[in-house]
Amino acid sequence: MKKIQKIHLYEQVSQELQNYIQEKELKEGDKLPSVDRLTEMFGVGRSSLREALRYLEANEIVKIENGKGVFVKDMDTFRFTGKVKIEIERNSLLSILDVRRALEGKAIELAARRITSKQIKEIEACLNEYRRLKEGGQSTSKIDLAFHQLLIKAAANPILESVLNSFSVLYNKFFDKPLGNTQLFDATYPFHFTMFEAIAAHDVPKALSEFDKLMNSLEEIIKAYEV
Amino acid sequence: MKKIQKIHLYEQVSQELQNYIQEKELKEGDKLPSVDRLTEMFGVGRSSLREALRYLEANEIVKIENGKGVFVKDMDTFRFTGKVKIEIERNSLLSILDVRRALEGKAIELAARRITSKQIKEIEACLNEYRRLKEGGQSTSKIDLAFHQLLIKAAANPILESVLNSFSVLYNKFFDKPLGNTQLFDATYPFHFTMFEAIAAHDVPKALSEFDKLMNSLEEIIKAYEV
DNA sequence: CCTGTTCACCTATCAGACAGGTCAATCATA
DNA sequence: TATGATTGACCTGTCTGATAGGTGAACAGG
Repeated sequence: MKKIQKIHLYEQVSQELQNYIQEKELKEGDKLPSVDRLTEMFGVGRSSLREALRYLEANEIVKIENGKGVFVKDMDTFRFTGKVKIEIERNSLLSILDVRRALEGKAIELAARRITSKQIKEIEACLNEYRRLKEGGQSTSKIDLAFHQLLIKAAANPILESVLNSFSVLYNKFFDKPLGNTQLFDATYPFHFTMFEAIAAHDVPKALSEFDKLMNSLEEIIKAYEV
Repeated sequence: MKKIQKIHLYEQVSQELQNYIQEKELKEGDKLPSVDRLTEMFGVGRSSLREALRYLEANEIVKIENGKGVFVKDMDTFRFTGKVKIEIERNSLLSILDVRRALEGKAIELAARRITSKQIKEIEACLNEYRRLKEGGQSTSKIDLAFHQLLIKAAANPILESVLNSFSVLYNKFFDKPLGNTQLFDATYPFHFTMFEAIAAHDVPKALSEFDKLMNSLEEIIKAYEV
């Protein structure tokens, strides 16, 4: 039994449009024919065509600009996507943590190697602010995020940065809920400073071992967390 | 001067729809009101609404089924996306390689810890096939991919697997072109076996050091590659 | 040279109409 | 009674004509 599946018009059209772009070798910013012409070319109605365009726009293949036309988006920009089904439970959290270990660990290794004195000063300022907020009993979630982002920047690897940034959304989303922010930040607080010192001193092994301690303390929290 | 930007109707509608889903706490598979009702609810025309739906469908938030209605997709499935602008040049390749080091290195560490005897046999079979193809002078790109995927599976971390899989698309896309497949596979060939042996023996440090050698040889190739 | 008008060309959005998919209740028949 | 066809309510799919409004170039007047 073969599964017969209807192919929606808008889907065919979006396929054809992509072929069109490929065949004509259109590059970023090139203009596609107007909607009216495209409906003639493909022999479909305006609505189907517009749905196809909207679909492609959502997938960042084209950009529709009012009054101007439809334009090709940068094809050299590579988009990676992935989906992860997650229930909030110990194993998922531990799995996420492992990925963070891998990614951010590498970032810290690179940062310890490549950090500039200017970046060191920036992070120092950030940590001072961190301390100030902490001692004032205020929320440290934003400043914590800023700290880690500065570190990632210091790693000077744009691809790692991109992967890590998109991953951190996942990370924050699933760590905020079960484990309170306070708990998280309290446990990791001291390691921020020791780790930074090692990075500033370009001491790669020390930085990594401090990062490991930080992660270990998170792991402890998760393991102690009862579902 | 503030940049005034028009918010398209379809965009507002798609926002509202997402709010609607959140507020009503709709879960996977739940049905949304029909298009006609939604047009009434939001006071917009059919086409705007359909474009909004198509947009959400492209973003995997809803699924439109002909004759049935519009359904919510799994909201617990987290989608991470990122984009990377890349020119094919040494630095980009090295940056990509660093990310692979981080991600696949972690996978190998976990695999060496958790691999089962069944998985060991599978990978053994894979490597035998690898050797056969290699000696027969045939293309080893597919079998190489299969090998790495089996290793990743053995790491038993679904999130790492997902991130790594989406990343490997990027990886392959940008490594195939400048550096010939043959060159790539020749250099890394021997390490596949030594690394596997270490993993099968649950020898984590050895596995990692073999992986490091493999990555180093890739790095050499890239560095020797003249733009 | 600068400025405002006009016009051709586009996209944005709506409303109405018809085609066709889906499902369940209903009804006819063996 | 059981089975299978029919019908009708409820959807989405698609087309079309109309109107509104954004954009930029050409053009005319100061």
